[in-house]
Order: sequence, then structure tokens, then C-alpha cells
Amino acid sequence: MIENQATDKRFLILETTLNLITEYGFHATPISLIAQHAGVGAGTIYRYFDNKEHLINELFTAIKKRVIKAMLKDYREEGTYKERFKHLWRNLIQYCIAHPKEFQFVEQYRYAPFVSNMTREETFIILGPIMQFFIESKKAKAMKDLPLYTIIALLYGPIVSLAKLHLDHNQQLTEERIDQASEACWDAVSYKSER
Amino acid sequence: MIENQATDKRFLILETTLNLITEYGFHATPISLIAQHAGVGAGTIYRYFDNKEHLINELFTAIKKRVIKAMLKDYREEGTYKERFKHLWRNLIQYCIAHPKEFQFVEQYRYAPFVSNMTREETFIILGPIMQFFIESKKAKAMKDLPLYTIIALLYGPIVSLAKLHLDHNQQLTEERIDQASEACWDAVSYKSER
DNA sequence: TTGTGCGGAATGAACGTTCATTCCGTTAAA
DNA sequence: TTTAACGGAATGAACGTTCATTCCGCACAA
Repeated sequence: MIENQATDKRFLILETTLNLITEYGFHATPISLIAQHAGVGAGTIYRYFDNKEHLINELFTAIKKRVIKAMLKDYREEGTYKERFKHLWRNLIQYCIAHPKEFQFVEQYRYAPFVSNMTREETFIILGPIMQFFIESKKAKAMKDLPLYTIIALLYGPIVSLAKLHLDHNQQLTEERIDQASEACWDAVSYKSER
Repeated sequence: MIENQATDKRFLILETTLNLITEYGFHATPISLIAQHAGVGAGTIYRYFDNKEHLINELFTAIKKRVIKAMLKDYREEGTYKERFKHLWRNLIQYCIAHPKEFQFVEQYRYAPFVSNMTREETFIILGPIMQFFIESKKAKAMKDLPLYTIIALLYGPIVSLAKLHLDHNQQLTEERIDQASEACWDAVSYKSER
């Protein structure tokens, strides 16, 4: 119970930061505002985080872990490669749409200069299982023999774009459209015969 | 000549801002630094731009215009739709790679909260000709009958991803890989028979 | 001489961070 | 059971710094 209080407060600060930063941006959300909205003193934040930069970085990795977890939800290494691909792909885009703040935050700060490189490398380690899937699919000739980076770009790029267009322009990203898009992505990376 | 001096100084400030901001980020490039690097007084910048925000926004639209221009370079409304598509697609990705600063700047600020909505809408107007190409291609059954937003996401998303991976991880984005990727993108949006 | 453009010191607001102080739950003595 | 002492957590006013913006004097063109 005692430890939970500390964890809760830490979590509270992180979530408040996420909300404010996605709404106002990094510049426009001073520590004082975060403190105010979280209902804690400004100094308290410094009990949990070394400084503002560390706070942001921690939020960043926390969210990335949630994303990966959501992507792997109910994923089993069975069925055709296409089915497995579509499962992962849908999981990811659904999460982006259901959690716009998380999505926007990650997208906004992914390439910001103050995000530490360590955090970026960490991502790649977490992504291991998914990379494995791509390598396997290629070996099984279910996917074209494209460089790994090309495959990532062909599959992840459209997710980002679709989610952004959805959030920004209030496009209705219905189940049907998601399915259409995932099929198209598969067409991009798979051989003709796999269609 | 007099006007040219003014235009030049204006341009100089914009370019200096681009360089500094892509290197250090928005936070870490104060007006004073821009002034220093541009070799002008801090106050001079305010002769040309109302404030920092306006400066950024103007830089933003200036770069976007360059991007569109580069994309449409040597584009003719002739040949197959696939050929025309590949021409546009390659133009765009080549520009992103050849002008990493411009690319990173646009990507970084595209969804930043302080970028005005007007600027964003402007983009859509500029993009008219390219939208026209998509509509035509669909009508001619060269492309699948997907929503316009889906098509944009399927074609533009991978460009952004590829360029980011290229710049961030020093992946060699060779001519061959660019061609592979453009073919894959076309596979995503075209009918089987078009392959 | 007049007017225009420029530079950079000056200004004041805003910010991240610190730290002396308060608060509060726990412990243990009475 | 009550009370006193303790210590870590929390607070927010205060500090020093940074920054966008302003302002004023200088230089040069007309």
C-alpha cells in the first residue's frame, strides 16, 4: 500500500504530462502547469524525476512499451503469414486510433533533438519479436525479399499516415477501410501468388 | 537592387533558422542565436518577421512549396499511370534524401501545436494537381478504388518512413532500393492485372 | 539635413530548479 | 491508550537564468 502511493503519484505525473503536452506542446506546458493539473507541488515532481527532460524521456519509453504490448495482444505464431501480419497490423493501427494522445506524443517526439539516443535504441530491442516475424516471412517466401528497413517502411509508414489523417481531418477510419488498407499493405510486401 | 538586399536578408534569416532548428530544435535556438549565425542584429529579424512563431510558419510554407515543386519536376501528363506515379514518387523521396534539413523540419513541425491551421490547409490547395492524378488513376481503373486518404497514406507514408530510417540509421537508400520500394507501393494501390 | 535601416544592449516576463519549511504517518516510550 | 519524537514526502515561494521583444542611437543614402 505504501509503495503504491508513490507509484500512483509517479504515474499521475506522467499521465498529466502526456495530456498537457499533446494539447499544448512541449514549450507551452511548464512544470508549474503540470504540477497544478496533477494536484501536486512543483517541487514534488522533482522527487520523482531528475528534470523535465528525464520526465519526457520516461514518458516516451513508457508509452512505447504500451504500444508494443498492444501490438502483440492475442498474437500467436500460427496460421498463415498473411493472417499473422494482419493481426499485428490491425492491433497497431487500432491502438493508435484508440489512444490518440499516446500516438501523437510518440510521433511528435520520436525525432525531437532532446530525446536521448538510448531511448531510441531501446525501441529496437523491444521490437525484436516483430523483426523476427519479418525475417521468418521472408525466409518462407511469403514476403518479397526486400531489405528489412524497406519492409518496415512499407508497413509502418501507412499506419502513421492513416492515423494522422484520421485524427487531423476527422476521416472516418472504419473497420472496412482498415481492412482495405491492411490488404493493400500486404499486397505491397507479398508476392503476386500470395494474393 | 534595394529590394534584392531586403529579399536576400529575409532569405538569409529563413535559411539560418532552418539550419539551426533542425540541428538544435526549437527550444534550443533562441532568436539571438539566429541573429548571430545570420550575421544580423536580433532586432533586424523583427523588421522582417512579426515574431518567432511567424518566422517558423513562414519557413514552413516556404519549404513545403519547394517540396511540391521538386515533386512535380519534369512531370508530364503522359505515359502509363504507373510510370507517372513512379516519377512523382521518386521525385519526392529523392528530394527528402537530398534535402534532409527541409525534410526533417517539415516532419518535425507538421503536427506541432503552434503551426497554424491556415498553413496546413494551404498545403492541400497546393497539392491539387497531385490529388487530380489520383482521382484520374482511379477513374481509369489503374488504381484500386480506395478512399483518397488511404491512397495518400499508402504512398506517402512509406516515403516518410524510408527517409527517416535512411537519415537516422544511415541506411544506404540506393537507387535499387528506391526502385524496389516504389514498385511495392504501386503494388499496394494497383490492381493485380497492372503488375 | 533628413530619413531609413540596422544592431545589439536593455527589458521584463516566464521558466526550470532549489530549498527551507510544513505536513503526516509511523514508531515507541510512558 | 495516549503522547512525543522522528523522518521522509510534499510544498511553493524565491532564485537565477534564459529568452522574445523593444528601444534607442548610429550609419549611410538621398
